[in-house]
Amino acid sequence: MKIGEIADITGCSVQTIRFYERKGLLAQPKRTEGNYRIYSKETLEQLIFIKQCRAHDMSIQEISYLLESRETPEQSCDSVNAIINEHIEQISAKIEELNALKASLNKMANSCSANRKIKDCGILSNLKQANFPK
Amino acid sequence: MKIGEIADITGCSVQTIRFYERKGLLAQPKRTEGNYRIYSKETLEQLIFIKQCRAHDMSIQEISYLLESRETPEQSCDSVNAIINEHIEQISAKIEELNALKASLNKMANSCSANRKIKDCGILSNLKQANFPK
DNA sequence: ATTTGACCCTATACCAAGTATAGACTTTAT
DNA sequence: ATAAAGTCTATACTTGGTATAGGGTCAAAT
Repeated sequence: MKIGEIADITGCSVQTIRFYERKGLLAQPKRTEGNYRIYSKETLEQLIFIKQCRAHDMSIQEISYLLESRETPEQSCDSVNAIINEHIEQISAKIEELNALKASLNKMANSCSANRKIKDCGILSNLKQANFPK
Repeated sequence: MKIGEIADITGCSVQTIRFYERKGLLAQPKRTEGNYRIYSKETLEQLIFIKQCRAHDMSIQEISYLLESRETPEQSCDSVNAIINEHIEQISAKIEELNALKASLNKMANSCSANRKIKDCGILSNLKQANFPK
């Protein structure tokens, strides 16, 4: 398969696939005589794996580690579980952060009614206030 | 005030302040004879405003717009309200997305119990599955 | 008077995770 | 034979900064 084909199948762009190669997530593929990359079914499956990981917002480093661990199938998968759990923690923290942000923004939005002038805007006056922790 | 002072007061780094200047959020300040930036109380307040906006995850473009609108104090603040409401929408959407991600990751985590081998890992087997929309 | 240290200056490179472009080459279709 | 589509490499750009190199300035201590 050529790069455009696996791009179509996976929904990754051609550039993204070459980018993953540069980042070491995909091995250097064989080339045709005309220097075109040719991919095996295995590489396609690996790209699908990568896409799934990215869809779950894992970093390239995290994905690298997961791909690496697949090469030692007899070892314990505890470290895989650990990565996922840590990742869930990160996402939970981000959700908390965004909820707090949203609450603060909603409060601001409520502090300004329609038909006000810029100089009387409740939102802008809120944003002027320094609230440094300490 | 010199740049280090307003950095200390606001908690922005010196580089970040120069970065905001390059991006047009802060005007080019006066300089001393030795070419040091000197800031007024007004600029300090503007930097505090910017910091508040960034703390609410607004983009530099959004902040630019808010700063601009402050220059026409007699005009309606409808557009300011619109920016904030749109921003709240963006954050809400992100929260939704992360909640869905978290649910999917938790499901994966539950699919793998302790003491398994890599080749039997429930998480890795989940990640192999392509689920393309269409 | 000089030297040390803290601060400041510009310019440039780097980060993540791609995206976009230019300019050339290869393959496919007409 | 030629045009269109696909591919190649290399490079620049995105966001919101951070880090570094290599220099200049300023105040205090020696």
